[in-house]
Amino acid sequence: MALIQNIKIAVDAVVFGYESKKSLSVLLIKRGVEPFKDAWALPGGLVLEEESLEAAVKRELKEETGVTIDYLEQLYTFGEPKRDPRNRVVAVSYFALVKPHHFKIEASTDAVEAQWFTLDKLPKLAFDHKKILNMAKERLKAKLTYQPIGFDLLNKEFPFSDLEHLYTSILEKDMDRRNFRKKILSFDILEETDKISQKGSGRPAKLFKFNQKKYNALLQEGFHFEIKFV
Amino acid sequence: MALIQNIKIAVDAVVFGYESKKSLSVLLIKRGVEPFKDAWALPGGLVLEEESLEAAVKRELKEETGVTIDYLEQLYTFGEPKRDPRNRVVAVSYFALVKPHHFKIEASTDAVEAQWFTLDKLPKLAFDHKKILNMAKERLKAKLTYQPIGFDLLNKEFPFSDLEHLYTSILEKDMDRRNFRKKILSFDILEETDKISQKGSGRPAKLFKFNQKKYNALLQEGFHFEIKFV
DNA sequence: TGGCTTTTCTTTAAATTTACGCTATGAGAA
DNA sequence: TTCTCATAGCGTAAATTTAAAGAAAAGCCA
Repeated sequence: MALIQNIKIAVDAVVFGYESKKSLSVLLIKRGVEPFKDAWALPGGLVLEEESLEAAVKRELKEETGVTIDYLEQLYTFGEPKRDPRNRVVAVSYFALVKPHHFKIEASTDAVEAQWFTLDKLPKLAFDHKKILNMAKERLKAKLTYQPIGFDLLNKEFPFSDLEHLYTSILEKDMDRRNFRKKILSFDILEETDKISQKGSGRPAKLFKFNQKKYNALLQEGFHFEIKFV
Repeated sequence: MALIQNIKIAVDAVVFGYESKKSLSVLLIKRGVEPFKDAWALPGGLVLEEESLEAAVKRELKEETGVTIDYLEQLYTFGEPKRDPRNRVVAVSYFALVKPHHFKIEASTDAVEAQWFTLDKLPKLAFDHKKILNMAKERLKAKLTYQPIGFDLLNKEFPFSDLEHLYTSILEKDMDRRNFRKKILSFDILEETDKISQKGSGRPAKLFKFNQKKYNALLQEGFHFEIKFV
């Protein structure tokens, strides 16, 4: 089946960030070239000849936004012939999370404008990026319930209320705070620090941190992280 | 970032089939050309210029194996620079299931040899296809527990013991037969037919069928299919 | 000190899961 | 015919998990 194939391959990343007590945000860049010049789009670009897909995403993220990633996984590949109005481009999309202290956008080398948008105030997106973003959001929601992925959106040490707010705001459901706490603690994957949260009214909260090693060990024994939100 | 990109894009499919009381099988083809000439590989090939990725998989499956697919979803995209020893090829892999009555391999138009292999008697596979297959197997295992996907590996009407054997053999775990039945029936997504299984010794079994409409309706109401195998 | 807020520890009832005894049905053997 | 074997199918008690909520604890502030 010899044929001339002239399809380009690109990568795109949906990077989510979360700040304490705020809504979920996604990292976008303003396109400097046609098509969709000046429209907001997911960071990404064409894959280089000798570069793995994951390396390509990391490179593009660094070039375009300067943001450091805490979690990265492949999401889905979009390959409809007409998704790019010019050439045919197959886009391998990635799903990424950053912790709050990586939230800052550094000066990008390419002079591309990068910015965080909360999901409730999204601009129009270029190409089929809205679709990609929605898929990523679904992935995030699903993963929150069966993988301890929420910790990649929080600082190393966090009060329980942050974790709780993260879950309830992203899943748009709520659960009894006392039961949520009991459930998470029962997994025995959190470590209590001796630090105390400063801010806010009410009783100061202990800070916890996620114990990755313990989690890995438990996984070996067949442990299965799961939180049901009804 | 203008550059000359010369990466080809291909699709591959991991097609699983299951026959009553047997081990899980996967559909392979024998390669007729280099590289890996005469080695067994996943069916697939390069995507045509104007063709969607899914259309490409379907076309290749038809051309190479003649097998009719009952379930198809995207699996993962493999894009390491050296996965194909010649040119760089990014492969979008798909995960597919066929029901037993589609198990037959029809004469393929391309005169490619296609054959089913049970997973316990696999030949060496070309490229990184072993890795793809393993990922597909994990996907199948995972999906069995949270989506009613097993029915796509059974005939329209089946005895409960088939469903049970499907689960226990693929997940390599077992569950109390009576509780498994009770669990599945409690979902209320199966319909009892008035037919009776013929074969085998022991008490003849009622045949059931999966009610897709009912399942869809339940999904709307927030129902969540889940079977825990410990 | 008393009131306010949020954290943290407990208790209890309801629902679900797990373990397992026992009966039912048909085929073939005795 | 009656018995035995093999698998199908039903019911129930105990164990565990989940859901709901009472109440104490800790800091802040007036």
